[in-house]
Amino acid sequence: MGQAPLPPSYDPKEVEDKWYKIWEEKGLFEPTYDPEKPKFSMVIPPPNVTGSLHIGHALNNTIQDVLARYKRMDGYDVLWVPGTDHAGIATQNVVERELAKEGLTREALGREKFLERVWQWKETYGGRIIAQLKKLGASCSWSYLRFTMDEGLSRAVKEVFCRLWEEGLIYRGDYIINWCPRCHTALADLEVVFEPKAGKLWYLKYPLEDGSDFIVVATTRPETMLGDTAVAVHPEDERYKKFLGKTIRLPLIGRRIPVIADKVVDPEFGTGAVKITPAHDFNDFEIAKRHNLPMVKVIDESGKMTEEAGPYAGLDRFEARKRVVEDLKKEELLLKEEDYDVVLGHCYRCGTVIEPLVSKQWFIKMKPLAQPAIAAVEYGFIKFYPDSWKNLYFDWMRNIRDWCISRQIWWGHRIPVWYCKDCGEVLVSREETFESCPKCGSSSLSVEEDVLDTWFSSALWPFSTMGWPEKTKTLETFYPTSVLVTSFDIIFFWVARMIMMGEHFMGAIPFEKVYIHALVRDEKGQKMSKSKGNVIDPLEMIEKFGCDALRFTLIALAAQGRDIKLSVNRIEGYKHFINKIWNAGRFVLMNLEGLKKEDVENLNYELLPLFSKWILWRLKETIKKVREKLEEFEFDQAAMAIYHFFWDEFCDWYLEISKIYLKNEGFKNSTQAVLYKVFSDSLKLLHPFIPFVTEELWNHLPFKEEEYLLKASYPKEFFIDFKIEEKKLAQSVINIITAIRNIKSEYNLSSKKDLPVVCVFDKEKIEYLKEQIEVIKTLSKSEIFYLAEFHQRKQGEILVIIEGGGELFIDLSKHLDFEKEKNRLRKEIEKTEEKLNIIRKKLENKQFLEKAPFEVIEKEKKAFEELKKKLEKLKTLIRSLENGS
RNA sequence: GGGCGGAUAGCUCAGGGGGAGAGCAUCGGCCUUACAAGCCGGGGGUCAGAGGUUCGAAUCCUCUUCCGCCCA
Repeated sequence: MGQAPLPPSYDPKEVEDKWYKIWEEKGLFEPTYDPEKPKFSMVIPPPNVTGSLHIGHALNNTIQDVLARYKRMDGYDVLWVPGTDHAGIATQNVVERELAKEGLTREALGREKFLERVWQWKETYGGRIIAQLKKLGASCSWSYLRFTMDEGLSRAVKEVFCRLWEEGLIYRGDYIINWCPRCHTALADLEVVFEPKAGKLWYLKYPLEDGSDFIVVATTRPETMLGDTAVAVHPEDERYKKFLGKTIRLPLIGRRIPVIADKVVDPEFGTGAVKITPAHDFNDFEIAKRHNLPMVKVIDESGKMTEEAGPYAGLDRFEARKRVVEDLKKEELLLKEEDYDVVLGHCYRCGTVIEPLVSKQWFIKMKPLAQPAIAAVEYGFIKFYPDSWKNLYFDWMRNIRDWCISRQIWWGHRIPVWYCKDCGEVLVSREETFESCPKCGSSSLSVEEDVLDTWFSSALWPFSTMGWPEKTKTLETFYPTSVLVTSFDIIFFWVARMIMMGEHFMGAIPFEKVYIHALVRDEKGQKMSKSKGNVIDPLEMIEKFGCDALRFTLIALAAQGRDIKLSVNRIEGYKHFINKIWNAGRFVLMNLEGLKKEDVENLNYELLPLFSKWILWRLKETIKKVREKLEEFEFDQAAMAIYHFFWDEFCDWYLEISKIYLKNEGFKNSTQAVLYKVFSDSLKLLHPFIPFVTEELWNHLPFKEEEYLLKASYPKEFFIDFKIEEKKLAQSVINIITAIRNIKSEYNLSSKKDLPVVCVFDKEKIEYLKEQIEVIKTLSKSEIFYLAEFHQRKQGEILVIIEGGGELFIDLSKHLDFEKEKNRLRKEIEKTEEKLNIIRKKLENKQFLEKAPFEVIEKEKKAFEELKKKLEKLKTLIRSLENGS
């Protein structure tokens, strides 16, 4: 045995940074544009530029990296476009918080200076998440790094806006939208998070103008009554028919408002009569449009009451609520209040309660864009994995509403619009500025202040990052991308919008497959969040267990369609696997002395000893399975297949057996070659999952096909003729060894004990088993081993029946404990009888014999016979023990 | 209210009509020259409940209970 070239345990810290730097410097992540190669491309879901790598990013990017590395090794020209998102509101908030520390506000600073600060911030901290992706081992094509506010991408944004405007798909108007009074901006429907909260339902008395009667309305927001412009009831509600057409005098404020009928009013809710506040409620807004009701805005953009609210003007909306309730009480117009759960919308960025407001905003008409995008999935041009997600997609797309794209913040893509102050013309242009109005010649122009929703630029990501609207070689070569890897919570925000924009502007889908992975939760199944303190920080995990351990854990847990419940424990467990690989590597490397490249290349499988053929056969099967599972995005299964092969079959069986073969001069060279082949192929198979330890070990291999494992070819299924008889023989050997180990363990015997064993098999099998005696003896640590066709049990011997035929007589005379042995046998008999009964019932069932397939019946019959024989033998044995022999 | 998914070993989860699986945890024995981050062996489950289809159901169907998510 040679000198150990490696330390006995793997230290990831030294290795990881070293290899990443080399890979990157050598440009191994970059596409080559080699026309001979098939293409594989992905765009990264761009993390927020303010972000820090969390466990969700780690999963998302590990999966992409597995695909990128697998495809690259498998001969594809791979482009994986990385980048970050400018994350309008989030980033603005971060920088505002920084300003606040200096006692500044963005308003005090002014728009231009503020934007300078944001860019400064981006330059300083924006690279953080990129560095963290590198820590994770992500093999992104870094020369393609993009940012959604880059010049090129901004140009794409402007182009898309202008074209949509020219096509009449963008419009501007006064509509009710979700408004965040803290962020001071409109939000899209999707950006509102609904949460139930304990609230109250107030019953208010609204007197008729003539004082003859009153209507009681129920509301959860009494302060909005100041903006009521009608009371509505269901047209068929008998209780209120007499009120229709009458006029109500609104309490506190005295406005005269009509009683109207509309079918959307639910007669079951409250009193069946509802107040209508068109400026502050989505349903009321719709009703108001139908009935031509005026809109009275009583709450402003800061959440304060407006002049329209009369005596309440200037109050905060929640303070106003209290005052309105008090005042109504004083006037005895408050009938009652009861507890009621309300569902409140909150800003997804800051958590403030959303105020629905009527305001002037920009919208995209979604229906025409949605149609082709629905078709693309319906016709299977785009496939979702798992397939079931497409239902969610269809559901949303078929009920899609217009998208509010304007935001009243400063950080983002400025809407390219100017207004003529003289003639009112709206000018939409790709140009930087206008000197004068092209319609009336006026030079008095104002510029649109709003910016676009961040998701507007994200929707263009797959083609804007490749240079669109230019016709670039990148687009030509790599668009559409092959796969999009993302999580289900942004199917609407992002996936659907990319499909729409891709179809519309490229005339082609942006990606062929969408792999939707799970959300990572904590071990209790809760969403990780800083406030709960249950966050598992991937960088901390990398520091503690190594990157490969983290990656393998995430992949092993990434079953389709399930949330991932992650615990630190699991990561530690897989760290052991990484170390196992390291040590198997040590063993292999210590035993390659004298092996030449040709020995591996010219290895003749026919001449190999049984277990060398066996492990090659297992390798072949594993390669097949890993490839299949990777193609189906069943990453967990791919990972588990190779885990079991490597640990249970290669390490636990073959490495141990190879120690015997290596001592045999006749087998030595071929065994070294098999060790080399199996180990190096395993490294290749594993590399996409755990790139660092595999690259490091690869580096220590002599005569490798490629300098870097990253560039080596992914193993392909190969031919090996391993016959059924050989498989059975190998299995028998394994069964014999296990049986002997088992007995030793049950009798608490030291594994070093010399146990004489007689092995009884039929004549044919004995011939083959003879060659395996050395293996059986060594692995089961039985010193004396006889093979026989028949054996009369001697006193002190116990019988073990081997599954698949064969019996072992193990001499325990020095250690035999009659009671223990009888117990063992009784248990065995009980188990056997149970099994036998189940099969007997089946075989006695005529229907079964008539209808079950032939193979099943044969199998059962065979099992029945075997079990019967086994039972007889066990019973004979226990009788003789009871007789004291 | 509508929809989707889930319930399998102590924990976390695979499996998906024909002998209940893995990892971790646990228990017992081993410091066997690759690895104690290891090796060898064991125990542990009416596959949520009820009904149905079937020769045969953990697996397919229906209902119930509980849990999670999405939409309104």
